[in-house]
Amino acid sequence: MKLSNGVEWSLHSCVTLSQSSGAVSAQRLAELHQIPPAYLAKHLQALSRANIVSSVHGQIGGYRLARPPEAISLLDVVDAIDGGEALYRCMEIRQRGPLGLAPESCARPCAVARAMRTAEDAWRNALSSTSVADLAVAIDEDSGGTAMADVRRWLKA
Amino acid sequence: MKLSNGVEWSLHSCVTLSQSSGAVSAQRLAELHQIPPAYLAKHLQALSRANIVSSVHGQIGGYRLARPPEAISLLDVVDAIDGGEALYRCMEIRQRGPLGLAPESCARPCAVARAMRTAEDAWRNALSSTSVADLAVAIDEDSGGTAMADVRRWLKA
DNA sequence: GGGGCGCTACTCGGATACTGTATGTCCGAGTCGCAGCGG
DNA sequence: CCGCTGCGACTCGGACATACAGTATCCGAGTAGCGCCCC
Repeated sequence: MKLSNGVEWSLHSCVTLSQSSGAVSAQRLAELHQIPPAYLAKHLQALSRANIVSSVHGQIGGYRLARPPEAISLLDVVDAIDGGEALYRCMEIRQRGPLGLAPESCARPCAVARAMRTAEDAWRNALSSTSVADLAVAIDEDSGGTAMADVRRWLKA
Repeated sequence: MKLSNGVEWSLHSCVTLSQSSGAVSAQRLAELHQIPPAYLAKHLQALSRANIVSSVHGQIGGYRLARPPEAISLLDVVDAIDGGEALYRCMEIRQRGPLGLAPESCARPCAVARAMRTAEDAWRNALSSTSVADLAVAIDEDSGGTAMADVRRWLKA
């Protein structure tokens, strides 16, 4: 089981967008990260549908963040790209077979599903506690404080 | 992104095995849960390779837990079935493109990868805090204390 | 009658097809900027 | 000289192929029990 690469690209793209005042085209974002432009565009569409970025058509069009970067969590992006469905989906096999339970006695989720759900909630909770703004700060600090300035400069060029 | 069904089947199978003193064949486990026998067998092989269950050949052969059920966590099973690889794998796109960093300045993992790793650790930690024995108790309590006894009876028949 | 041997039936194990999701790409719909024209 | 209009170029958006991982299956390898034969 692997998370889509689109998650990584989307997160880096969001960080980049957080440094831009204007709209940035998918073409240009793809150029910055050296990734297939059309495929990145597909993922940006998903972000647009999830109201994480807003798109603007036309010659000077592109994408911009729909909200302040502090208000966009990693969970928002992961759910937008991945569909927001649970990693573990209970097939209710407890209702099948010779010892199968009757559906009316299955009001509560299966104990296995509950445990998996609890773990997944821990994951989602951790994801939602970090924002795109936090990422930008962390990346900038890793570079000694030059990375985000470089991005802003490159965006203007 | 979806976790393999094999995880669900394996967990339920482990709970069943925890109620048996002898070995149980894949055929019989599949019958209990009404799932494809050959496919379940494939997953049981994975559990065997991970030393979660031990297999015994021969006419009265089958599988049994290799350790006490208290010593088998959900994480062990998930890793065995799924391969134990990280959900999020950093492609190091920070090293690419016009603003790409030099490899020597990438000793630490990317900030995005760190955040994703932290969340994943929370997930794995939650998974490792629940054991197969815990599951058996929870399932039994959900049924009012009859489920595990029914399983033991069915296994002997 | 007792012990050893061979057969059979049942098990696991890995190699082999098939299906669905993720990956990657393309062309059409829409919109804004700019140039040209008329007033 | 200023405003309007038409064109062009660039953008996003969804529909279309391809590659890989998950799903499902089968047949071969191995072992334990049982019956048979020999002593």
